[in-house]
Amino acid sequence: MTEVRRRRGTGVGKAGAEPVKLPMREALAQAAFELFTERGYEQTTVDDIVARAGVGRRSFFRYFPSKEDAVFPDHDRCLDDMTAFLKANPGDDPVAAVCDAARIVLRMYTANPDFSVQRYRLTREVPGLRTYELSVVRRYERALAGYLRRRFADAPDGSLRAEVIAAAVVAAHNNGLRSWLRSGGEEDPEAEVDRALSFVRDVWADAANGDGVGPSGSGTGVLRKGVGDGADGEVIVMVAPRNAPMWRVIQSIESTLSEN
Amino acid sequence: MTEVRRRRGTGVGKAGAEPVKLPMREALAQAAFELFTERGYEQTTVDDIVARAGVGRRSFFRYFPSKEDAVFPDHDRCLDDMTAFLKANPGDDPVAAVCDAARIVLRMYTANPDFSVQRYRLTREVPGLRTYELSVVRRYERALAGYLRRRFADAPDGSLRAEVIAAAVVAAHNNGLRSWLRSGGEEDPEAEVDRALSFVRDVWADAANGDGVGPSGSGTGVLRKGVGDGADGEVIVMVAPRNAPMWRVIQSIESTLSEN
DNA sequence: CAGGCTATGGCACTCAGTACCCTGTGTAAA
DNA sequence: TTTACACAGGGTACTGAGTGCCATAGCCTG
Repeated sequence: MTEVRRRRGTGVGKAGAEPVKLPMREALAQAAFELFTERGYEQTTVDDIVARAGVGRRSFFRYFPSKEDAVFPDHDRCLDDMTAFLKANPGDDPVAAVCDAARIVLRMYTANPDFSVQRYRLTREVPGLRTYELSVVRRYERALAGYLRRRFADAPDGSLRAEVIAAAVVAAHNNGLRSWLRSGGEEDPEAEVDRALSFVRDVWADAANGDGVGPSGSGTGVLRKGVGDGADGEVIVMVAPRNAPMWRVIQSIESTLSEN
Repeated sequence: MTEVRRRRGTGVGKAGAEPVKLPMREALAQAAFELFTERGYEQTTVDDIVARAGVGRRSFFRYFPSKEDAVFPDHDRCLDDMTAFLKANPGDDPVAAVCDAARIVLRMYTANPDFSVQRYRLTREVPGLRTYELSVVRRYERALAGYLRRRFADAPDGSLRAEVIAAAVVAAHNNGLRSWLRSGGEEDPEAEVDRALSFVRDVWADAANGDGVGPSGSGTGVLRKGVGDGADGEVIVMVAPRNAPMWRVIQSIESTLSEN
């Protein structure tokens, strides 16, 4: 039981030992999550949740527009963080910026590993939650795409590039994130996601600085020869095995170019 | 009371005199769509739909698992088409294959321009439908990613590549599609989507044949020099302006490599 | 103390979705 | 022809999410 009995002073005053009186929203989210993991999402009614939280049913829908929202209580805040980050970003390297923005989401997950892992399992087996999660992810993608669209406003196909890159970044992020979630919170999620994101970045980074990715794979090599003032032409001599995977070639070039 | 007859000449039915008796599923979808466009999605109840279709309420849920499904009655079939296409595809150029698969969806939309455009407007202004559409799109993306994952099974980071490319293809497709839908069904959707997809393909195509995209951009050039038996090493000399956009460089290389 | 503001509880209602059971019809076996 | 059975559809009642409306309790201000 979480018992949110409201005595006086709904203020944030924390005394310590006493059963901590959470703000209503937290209490509801916690009660909901407990019940969802105990007996399953669809087996838990909103009445069950408010009963455990010890509050009125109507209050639930004041804090969560729907039952699904109680499963993802932290994404609203996180989206705000991301948009704030993007707004404050200078934007000399837009692709790097959206990659960093994606890492904000990752950090939100890793801040509560147990919660994230259990929620992941829950989400995987409840179709309704999977669908809802899509709309959550979509909001992030829209934020990223919006940012990129503004950056690419004058470029040809700016909107197309923005949307494709945003989708790729989200997909890469989710790939790394899911791998970590599946592992049950072991592994290093940052490294996983960095690798995934650098994959996208190597493909699309315009010409900006890249914080070095690993060494180029065996079999390809790029020899860089600066020519002239460094502001115009440059000759690159590359040796690659025939039929080398394109991404290897790209990675080779990119990692060489980004050594400033 | 089986009254599934519709007023004459509505929709696909030819100008035949007798009121065409549609199969139940079509009748329901049509009645639903009429009501949705007349008074709005949320203002229409399932009872309204079955009343207009002249069938029992229970029958609605036999043919559509949810109310939202009645808005997208053709996607199930389309997904089947796509998976069948992918299964039958040899796979010597996986990226091209998923691009072609995406075009199947486009064709489904363009087969009924008026319906698609109206549905697009409906979907844009009803949040619940937007969310549902995400789950529909996601199914396509999963099909594409699954295909690519199988193709890239032995490649390093095969799963990551598969998911990122699938996401990019879907994003590109949707960009072109939405542009057409926003135009109200004017413009040439095929051209629009082809352009968007070729953008993705130019970035990721492995080494396969590319059915000629436009010429490489000004300022970059690739000189290809075969060395030896053509099965192993090869030297590529590339000249590119410093800070040239990465995708231009890649496009240059790719278009050269793909001249077989 | 009056008035007003906010947060919450309680109640009633709509509507999507489901479980269960009924009926008519067509078809194949007896 | 009769019987058996499968199947498409109809009807009813129920659960549970989400909403609108109003009542109440605490608190702040004048």
